[in-house]
Amino acid sequence: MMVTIYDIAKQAGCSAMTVSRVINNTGRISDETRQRVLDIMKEMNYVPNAMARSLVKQESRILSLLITDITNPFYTSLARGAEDAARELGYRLLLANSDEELAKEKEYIDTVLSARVDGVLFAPAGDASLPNLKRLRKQNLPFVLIDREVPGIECDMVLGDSKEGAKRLTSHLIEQGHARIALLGGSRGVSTARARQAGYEETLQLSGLPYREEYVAESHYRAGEIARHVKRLMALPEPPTALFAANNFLALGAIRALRDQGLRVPEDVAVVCFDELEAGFVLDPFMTVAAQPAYDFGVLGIRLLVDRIQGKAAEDWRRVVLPPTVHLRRSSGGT
Amino acid sequence: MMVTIYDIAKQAGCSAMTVSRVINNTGRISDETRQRVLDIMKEMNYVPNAMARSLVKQESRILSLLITDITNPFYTSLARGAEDAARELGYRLLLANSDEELAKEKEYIDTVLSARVDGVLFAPAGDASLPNLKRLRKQNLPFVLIDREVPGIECDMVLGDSKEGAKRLTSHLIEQGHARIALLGGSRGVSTARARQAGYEETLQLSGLPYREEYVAESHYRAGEIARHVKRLMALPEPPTALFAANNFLALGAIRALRDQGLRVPEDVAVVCFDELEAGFVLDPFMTVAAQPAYDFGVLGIRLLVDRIQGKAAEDWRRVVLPPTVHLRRSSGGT
DNA sequence: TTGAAAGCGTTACCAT
DNA sequence: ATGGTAACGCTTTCAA
Repeated sequence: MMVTIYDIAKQAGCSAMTVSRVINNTGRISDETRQRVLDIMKEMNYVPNAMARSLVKQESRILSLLITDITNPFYTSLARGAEDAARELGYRLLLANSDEELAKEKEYIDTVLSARVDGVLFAPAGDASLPNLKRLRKQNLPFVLIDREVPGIECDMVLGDSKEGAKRLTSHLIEQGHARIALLGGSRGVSTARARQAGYEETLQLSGLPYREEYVAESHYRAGEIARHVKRLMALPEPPTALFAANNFLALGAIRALRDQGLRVPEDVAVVCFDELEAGFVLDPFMTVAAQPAYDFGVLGIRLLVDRIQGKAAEDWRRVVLPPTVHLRRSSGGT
Repeated sequence: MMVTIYDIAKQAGCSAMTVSRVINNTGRISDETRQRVLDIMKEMNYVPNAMARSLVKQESRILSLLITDITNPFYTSLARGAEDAARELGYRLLLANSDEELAKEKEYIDTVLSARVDGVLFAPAGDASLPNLKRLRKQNLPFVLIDREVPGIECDMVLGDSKEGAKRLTSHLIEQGHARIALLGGSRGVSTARARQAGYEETLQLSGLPYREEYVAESHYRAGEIARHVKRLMALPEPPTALFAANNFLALGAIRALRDQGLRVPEDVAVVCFDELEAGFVLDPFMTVAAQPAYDFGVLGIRLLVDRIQGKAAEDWRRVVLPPTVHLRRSSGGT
């Protein structure tokens, strides 16, 4: 169907091997022959078959990036970083989206395994991703974890400093005079959610504030859940005066829920969150956040991965931690 | 290196062909043999090699989606639709991002061609994408255009109704009493930008309003450009009282620029735009927009593509047009 | 119900 | 400097 090196060889009056050598710039070839082959390749619109090549070379020069939410700006920035880094290193990037669903994640593992990609940059849905990662490990496919770690698996990873960020956001609220601070946390099955909660608790303790069970909510991203949590919190006898949302998605839901209840931010409730919000917030840079260097997550993740694939990595697993930057804005009364 | 059907065959005491038949559920095989093979496959952690299979079957069951901006919510929604539709139809989706750059687009063409994907869902950077599309056509690789059309190429496509949306937004501004309406348009090298400008002009004309050259700006997405355009517009002897931005990105830039000049929206200038803004705007559903059904763009695009690949499509090229929905909100004084 | 051989398009290896 | 042959892992075709 498509033009092959044999077709080229026939036209050029040489062997397929010679054509292959021209394509790969390998071995010695007379300038005359090279030019003739090149001309004919162009003329016949030759396109190399990457699958055939990968089959014999036992490498695809393709990396794969799995993210959990393609609509989250944190992950799209990360994807851009990964893309740029992969390109620079001579790899293609296959992008996929698990939607935080374990089933899709598993399906994806099958895909990359049978596609014989050279490595995977992996943002796990949560601790429950362990079997999926073990599958990669068993098949000897190099991978790097990004954003979240998974207990039970040792590997290279690029993480944010969730605990530190949470501490700083919580401290900030305390400095603003808040003593009743609620946590709208993510699932405890996700490492970042746990770390953010830990930072919150520790800061309360260090400041001599009580830890109140009823001020802590755990969200599993189900419909209407955030609104229910917020409603419960604000209906407490002593409702919180400030809210720490563990990520941008939760913050959005929380603010919407507060608004629906006629509460103003920050006048009635101060709100801070982890992760930057969408670019559109330039219209109204409103939220106090702990922003993470998402693009760099992608770049460094790919670099670790490629080092590992090419055997340039140290034997020990590497753990890169990128600190967040806190931006004080109106939502916390910070500006 | 990895387990092959020959390894399985040896263990199972049968031929590779038998293993192949078990994997593909093809031909007749005794239940006993089948079970034995299945057991051994599991035991040995067999993973089929998709490249080897594609090489002989001459199809990859992979489709490719090219978008021009992975950070734009229009395209990420579209990508989700495409992903879901592809999955449903038994295809994998390879996602790529051209960043509106022709060079990346060209590079991408090479990739999909040599990867031997079965088809491409293509959001072109603009009219200048023509040679890239011709390349696909020459290689007989099925493709479907989404969002933008490209003069000079006939193919299946899924488009929005840019002209109609522009008319309705412009009419709305006129109904609000505006007579001096500026257009912040996209590049004239992009079909949607032209159609939106046409809708704008036509509506002015039908309403008996003059078309003023100085009220029209064309943006090529260069740094600082939007701010300069807005500054020029607002410095005119008779500055516009309303602004129609041809897409969400331009609208964001425009509003920021207006704010920097101390102008309020909508009190000093009304603003409307094409495309919905980020989800984060739930915090402040502020902008009057012509929203497009982005997810459906993806779904329908993939369906057209697969029909074409599988030979189920009519001979004639199909052109699906999805109408926008106008949401009246505060930015235009609409609510 | 099962198997042997050929071939998909390429590169590695050994010749010449 | 160039070519022949085998191999990558699989499916198709034909035969038993």
